[in-house]
Amino acid sequence: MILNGKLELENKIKKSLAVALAKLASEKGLELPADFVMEMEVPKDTSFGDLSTNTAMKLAKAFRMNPRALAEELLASAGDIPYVDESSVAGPGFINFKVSHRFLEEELTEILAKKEDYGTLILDEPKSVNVEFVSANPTGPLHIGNARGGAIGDVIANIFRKAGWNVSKEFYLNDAGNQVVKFGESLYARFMQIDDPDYPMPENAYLGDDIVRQARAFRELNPGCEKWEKGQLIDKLCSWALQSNIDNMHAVLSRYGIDYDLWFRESSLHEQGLINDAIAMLREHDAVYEKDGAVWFRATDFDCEKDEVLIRSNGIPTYYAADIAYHLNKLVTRGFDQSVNVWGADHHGHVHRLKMALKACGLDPGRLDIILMQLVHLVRGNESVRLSKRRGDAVTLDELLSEVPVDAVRYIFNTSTPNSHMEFDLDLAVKQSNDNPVFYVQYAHARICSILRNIPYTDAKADYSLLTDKTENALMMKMTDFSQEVMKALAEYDPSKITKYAYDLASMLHSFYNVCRVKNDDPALQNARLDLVTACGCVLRSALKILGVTAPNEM
RNA sequence: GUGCCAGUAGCUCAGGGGAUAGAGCAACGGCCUUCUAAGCCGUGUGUCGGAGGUUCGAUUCCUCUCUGGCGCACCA
Repeated sequence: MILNGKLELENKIKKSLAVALAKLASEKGLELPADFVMEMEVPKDTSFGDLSTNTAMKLAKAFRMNPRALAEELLASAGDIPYVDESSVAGPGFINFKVSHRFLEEELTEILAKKEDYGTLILDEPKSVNVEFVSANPTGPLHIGNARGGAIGDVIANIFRKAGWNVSKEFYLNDAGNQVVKFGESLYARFMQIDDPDYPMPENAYLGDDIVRQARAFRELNPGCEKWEKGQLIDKLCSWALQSNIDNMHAVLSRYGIDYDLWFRESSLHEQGLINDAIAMLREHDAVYEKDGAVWFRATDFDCEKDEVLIRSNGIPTYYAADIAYHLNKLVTRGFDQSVNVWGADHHGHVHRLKMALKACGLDPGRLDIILMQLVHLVRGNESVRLSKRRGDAVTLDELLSEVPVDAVRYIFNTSTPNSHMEFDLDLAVKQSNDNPVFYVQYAHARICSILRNIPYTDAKADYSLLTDKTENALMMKMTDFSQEVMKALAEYDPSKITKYAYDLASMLHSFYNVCRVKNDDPALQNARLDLVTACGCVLRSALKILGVTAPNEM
């Protein structure tokens, strides 16, 4: 893997220390603890230095020394460390490093050369990932609850791409099964109610207005259809309404900045017999049995609480069976190295048993990762808003986007980790969309563009050694963090790392702007600062691109 | 009953064994004859839900407990 930025620097420093440590250990006839991993971090108070390690404190016991003394010996043994100007022992035994300005100068050159590709990781062996998200039932419009999953999933996919993976974004359409039957019955009832207002709704019907509208629209589009035979009418009505919902989901997601590589239909699994194939595969591994007329998966053999039905006694496969077939299709047939799904936390019970079904088929369950996202608690002022598609009282994504700018919505949903519960106040979102932090970040970018419009480069050679103000150093240092933040966001499946990074970088640009003027009597300094803001613009654009947020040239 | 997620400033949230616990919003005071003031600089705020334990050191890890959200169907 090709690293760049501070990640690489940290590895260099760690390497120097590791050599020194090994030397020290052998001199003393000691062995390092097997589980020891050297850590490098940025000190909370940067006046201590640019980087810091707790190595001496961690190893004090093994070396039977006090941490500070060990730290001193370690530094003495390490001698000169590349790109480190000063190293010192502080506090209880931290070793602090001051990074040389040359590192920042070289990185600045690197950013200008690579532009938006700076921070992109290149894997030794290219790997592919399938990121599946939203995957809402096509029985109605997308609502705000789906918006969080959309924002998270899209950004996770972009993070994978930045981290060097081949990425495919996918939407799984549940266009089969019980809820589609209910959907059809609800449509039929609404259709019948056009002539007979007393026609009863089925149990657990979909009660949204959209169903009423669709029934009426279908009748207008198909003159004479009220005379069709009931089964045929429900079929046509249902598939027409499903397709219209799917088209609408396409449209609103596209408006939301999400374009999928594939919309995968659950019905295709049934049509192509893939569910039977999946069950056959489980059967080959002796993980299936029959009881009470149903086909069961021996889930209890795989650390699950109970066995699971794959095919009901009425012959219809369960959602679970279809999901197993779907994931075998991703990992075996299509051969993705990794499958990552964003699910609402209400599905968490399904995670383990799906992984175990894959394990039962002989696959490594680690190839499937599920990001569980806590559900959005939607409020309007003090009032709780329900998100039930069945009840039809959800606020749609379309409505949300007509009130709050796309950039603001995507940013908001990526400011906290998927794991945290989130309260989304509609009134507040509309009212506060003006002081949404996204504008702060975008403003930094617009500001850079404005500077570059107004101040021309001169012929003088830029002299980066003149970029010595602490705001300049902080800005450069932050830019070198980019690839590391991408890796952290990936490792933790946490897009909020990227929003926070973009915000911090913007903040440093603003601070720099207020302290240092780009326009300067010294042309070597002016050109250096032009390069600095150009580079910052590149990194900001890359970060915003990952977030799927626009980087405006002016505001 | 049992499993998962969370509880940090007035509000929304970061941090996740280490050096004085951080941002934004809200409040107050400064900074535009000079590259965008949607900005910058400064001021205040905390029983890190509670109780034990492990450790040189716990807001962070472990156990218990309280509160809130969500699961535990031949629904999806």
